[in-house]
Amino acid sequence: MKSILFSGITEKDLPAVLKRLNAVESTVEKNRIVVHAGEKISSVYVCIEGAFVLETIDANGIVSILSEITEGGLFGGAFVFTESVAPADLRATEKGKLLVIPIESLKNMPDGDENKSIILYNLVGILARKSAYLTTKIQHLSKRSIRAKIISYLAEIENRTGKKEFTVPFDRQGLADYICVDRAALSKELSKMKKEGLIDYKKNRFIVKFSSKI
Amino acid sequence: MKSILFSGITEKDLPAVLKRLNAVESTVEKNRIVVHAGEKISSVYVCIEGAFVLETIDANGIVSILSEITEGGLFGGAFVFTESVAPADLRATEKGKLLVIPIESLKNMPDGDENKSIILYNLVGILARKSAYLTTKIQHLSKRSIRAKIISYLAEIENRTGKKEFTVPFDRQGLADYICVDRAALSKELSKMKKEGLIDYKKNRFIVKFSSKI
DNA sequence: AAAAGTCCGTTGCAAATGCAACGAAATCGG
DNA sequence: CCGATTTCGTTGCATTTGCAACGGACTTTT
Repeated sequence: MKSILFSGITEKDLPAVLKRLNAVESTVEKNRIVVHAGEKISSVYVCIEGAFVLETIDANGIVSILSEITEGGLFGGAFVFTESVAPADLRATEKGKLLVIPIESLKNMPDGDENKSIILYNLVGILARKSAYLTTKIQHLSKRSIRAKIISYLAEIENRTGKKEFTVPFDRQGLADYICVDRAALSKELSKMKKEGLIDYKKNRFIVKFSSKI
Repeated sequence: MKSILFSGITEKDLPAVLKRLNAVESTVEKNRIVVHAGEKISSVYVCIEGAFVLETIDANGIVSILSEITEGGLFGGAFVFTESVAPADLRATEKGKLLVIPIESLKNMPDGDENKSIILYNLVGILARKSAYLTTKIQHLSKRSIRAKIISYLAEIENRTGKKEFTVPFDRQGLADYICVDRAALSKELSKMKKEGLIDYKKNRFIVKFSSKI
């Protein structure tokens, strides 16, 4: 349990805090949809193990991935501060574990409790970074061609990690859903870019060869 | 000055608070770029009058509008909690006024000050709503065709306002930049949709005729 | 009122994209 | 180890989109 949500809380305190929060650990099978789009959110979900995506499926069956949530990540943070419904399904892409924390319990912690302040403070940081994350994603989607979307996506990873070789957290279909294009068209463009020497890849491991100062 | 950033602060206190924050009012001409993409953000900007957009311009001159900021809205809230650089230009789309608040001053308010708590609390709410706003925008951009993007955009406005007739805050080029498509293609699709009786419009005033429960 | 500038719809065309389908490769389950 | 399933690249084709250009309507300026 090293989610940034709890950073600053001592290891000694953590169990008691979790208990006070009525936090429940829950194991989820692959492809299980934990929260359905449109549902009212009454808990915060922290990913302890495995990987999740937030995704929508439209009337034609087109899937769009809003964001990935990996170990330590969480879903529902914004709903602590504004009531609303889930904008997308929360789905486990592999078997994993979630920590489920009722928002009410969070709010009901005594205001004097130092650990409440810590958690809320952490939550705000998470929100601010999420805002940056979404902004970045919009910049990928704003590109007019598949190639430009791919470059935007890969360049962002390179700039963030400082590495020209990395593994993306999606399989091909997932990547297509993430940058919101057709999988076949994505594959086509990727191999064209490989032929041109712009990138190299095998499965979900990529090597960026273009220059990509953002 | 009725920005939600200050909601909860009495009208009597406000001038003193603003002074303590070293807030400066600034008049900006149309098309003036207040903050350039890539700049380090050291202030929060509150729109007092006029209208602004956050937009990026890529190497090919393609403009993408990230979000609009109207009266009472603000830019830079996230940077109070995480250091970072501007993801886009902040440009005045018409003559307007901004309140510029140095982030340092905000942080330096004494922790005991009730008004500091109020402002930070408001800021968190703003962040949470911004996250929802960006999520909605991503859902528009995730659509694969121009028509689907248009419908997603108009339907969201209808659902939010509860009205089938409304004015959108963009001219045609602005709307195209907002949903990230070519202006000519947008015009083409809009008139096709008008012919089919799905929508009606004149300038930036639209009437939605399709059923649009989201 | 004329002139200059902006906004917007339309058109033709080349290029990009989505879609459906297929088969090879990789992975999984027993 | 083998069969079943999933993943992925490829292809052909219909459709959509972007792009460049033009002219009319409307606004603003002089």
